[in-house]
Amino acid sequence: MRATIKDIARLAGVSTQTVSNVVNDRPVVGEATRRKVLEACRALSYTPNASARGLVTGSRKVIGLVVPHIGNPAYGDLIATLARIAGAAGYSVVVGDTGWNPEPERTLLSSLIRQSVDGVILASCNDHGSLQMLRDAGVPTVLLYNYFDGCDADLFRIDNFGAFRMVTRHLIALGHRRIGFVRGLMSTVVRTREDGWRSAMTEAGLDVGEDLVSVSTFDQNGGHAAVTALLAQAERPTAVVCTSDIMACGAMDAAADLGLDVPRDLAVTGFDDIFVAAMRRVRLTSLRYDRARLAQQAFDRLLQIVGTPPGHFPGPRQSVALPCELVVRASCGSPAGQDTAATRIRTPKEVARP
Amino acid sequence: MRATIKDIARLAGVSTQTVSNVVNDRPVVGEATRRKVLEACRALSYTPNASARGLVTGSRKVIGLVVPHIGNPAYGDLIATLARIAGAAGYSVVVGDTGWNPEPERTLLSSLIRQSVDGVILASCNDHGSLQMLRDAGVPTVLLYNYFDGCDADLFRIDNFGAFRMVTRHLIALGHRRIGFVRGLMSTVVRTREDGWRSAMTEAGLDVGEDLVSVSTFDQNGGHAAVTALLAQAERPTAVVCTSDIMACGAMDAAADLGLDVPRDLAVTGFDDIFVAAMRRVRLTSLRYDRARLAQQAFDRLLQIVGTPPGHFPGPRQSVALPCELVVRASCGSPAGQDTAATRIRTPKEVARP
DNA sequence: TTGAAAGCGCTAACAG
DNA sequence: CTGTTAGCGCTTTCAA
Repeated sequence: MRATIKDIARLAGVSTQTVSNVVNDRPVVGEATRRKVLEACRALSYTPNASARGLVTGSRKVIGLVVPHIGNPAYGDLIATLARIAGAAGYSVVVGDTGWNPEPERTLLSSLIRQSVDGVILASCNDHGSLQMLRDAGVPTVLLYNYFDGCDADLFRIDNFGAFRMVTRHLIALGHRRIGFVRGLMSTVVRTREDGWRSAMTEAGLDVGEDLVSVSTFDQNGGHAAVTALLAQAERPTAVVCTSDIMACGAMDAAADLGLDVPRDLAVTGFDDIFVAAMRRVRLTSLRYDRARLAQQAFDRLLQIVGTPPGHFPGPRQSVALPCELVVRASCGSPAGQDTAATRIRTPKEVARP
Repeated sequence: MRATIKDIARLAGVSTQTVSNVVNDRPVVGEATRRKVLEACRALSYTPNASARGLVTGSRKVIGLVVPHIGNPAYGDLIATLARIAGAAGYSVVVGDTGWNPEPERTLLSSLIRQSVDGVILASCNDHGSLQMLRDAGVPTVLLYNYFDGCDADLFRIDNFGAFRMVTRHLIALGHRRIGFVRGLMSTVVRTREDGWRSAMTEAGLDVGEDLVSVSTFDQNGGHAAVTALLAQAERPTAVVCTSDIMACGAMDAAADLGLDVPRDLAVTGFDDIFVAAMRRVRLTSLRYDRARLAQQAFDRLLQIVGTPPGHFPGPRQSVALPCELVVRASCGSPAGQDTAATRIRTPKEVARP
């Protein structure tokens, strides 16, 4: 059996309280006693029981992080960053992968609630139900990336509209007239991105018919399927804007499978700027944002809420939309993208409404 | 404040024990009582306190998973799979990213120990110290992928030697004579892979001088740097075997930056068969294995140990080496890799010594 | 500066 | 089938 605080107290000849004080680095213990206790801890290889501590303090020092697809390096990087940040603050991170589906999300959340996590960073939330579950359970929550219409939670996201308007405008400036929009299943984020695409298209007087929008799953296979469908039309688009880099990877493959050259026959753009996009063989034009910063902001805010006693005011609700940078590479056919070095184009600076 | 079992008991007019029985689905409660209790739970949106339960039962229903690099899709997929498997068994997964460094690993492990996780799956262990920490703390542990010489823990790994001998043999059969080996920092796994490469080379009477081995970090940048160094030699290798796909991605970039064509001027192979390898633009020859299976086996064994009362025998130590499949694509210059469909070559079947 | 006592919310063992 | 009692290991009063 594992040693308890009592065992240490007995061995060191002090009370359990003193042991607790030493273990928690409370500066109220004499140096000699302190040394004795530490010695006893080492001898019995004592580890405090997290459940017992959590029971008293009311905090488990664990947060949940729910993402749609861990295998996507964009989310992988996010998890790594968040785990590091949280770790530095003494928190562990429990992860869950929803695969973009609502049912696994509910299952995951109820599991996190059952685990009594201190808070949740929800990066895969597309409807009210999930958020409501957390609220009912009284679990502090912040939303990351994904959200839904009329959601009134703290939110840390990308400027989706601006980003997709920017990339679409760029393609239009390059002379494209039929520009497809490739997206995953509908959500507020996806719709906002589509709005950005549509905004750029209509301001240029271009067609935004439904035949230019292709829907599929949010991974390579989805991108492949969506673009294959798009290219099966009589009047093919000459460019496609994809809602993620991994969809764009599938899109490039789809073009290749049809014997089309990217960018000559089809310009392709992505989103997230994962490492694959920068590969010389790929050279995918993408949209970049500061993932680490977004993660940091979301975590800071979560901690702020977690640290607020119930009934008190945890400060004003935060809603941040981080700007994107257009990283122009060869896949969009821009002259600027032909060099080895990518060209960057920035959006207006960060939008934060308190 | 959150409702407790007592609140429910009072509201439902039963004892706390009955509430506990209902909440834990113990089939010893009358239907009427059961219904009343459930009703009260809903009314007060009751969630059991995991710390309190954990304190009594001695289990937090959490396992730790420590990997070297979450941003690598190979590990991302692993995490997703493991999170799903563990979730189905009622366990949450706390993740940590070591970045291949020993110090973060120690920090992470001590954090997991402090959190009193039920067990740890350690996929980034390269020395005895880390394992010893967990042992001292009495935390059940299984090793995944990475291990060290003379390690006596349960181990679920790849047949590294066979895999790298196989891919090297393949390159030799294609006529290559100078074949470089690109690896991350030294570890037992890396050394075993190098042994596989060396075995194939020496059996063919080929040079295995140190100038053919290039060392760097385990990511794209590392692959780029290592291959750039390799290609700076007077007598350039005509092929490089990389120890991961993301290193191989960097390797391909390095070749491109030097104006070399892959595979004409340099054949490149990777390991893990991540989605990038299959991209038409990339077509990276790689080594594939059943990640999901490895994850399942590791988790099953961990659960077996966790479920064994202290002092009892948790069954024989397991040591599994899963075989790899060579996935031949264009990057190695094999005629078989020129089609769109990849060719697969298998290694001898699974090696398991109990 | 240290010790004693109470109790966090729950489950296990028993008694009814 | 249900209620009572005890106690998990720790922190938090409060006294000494």
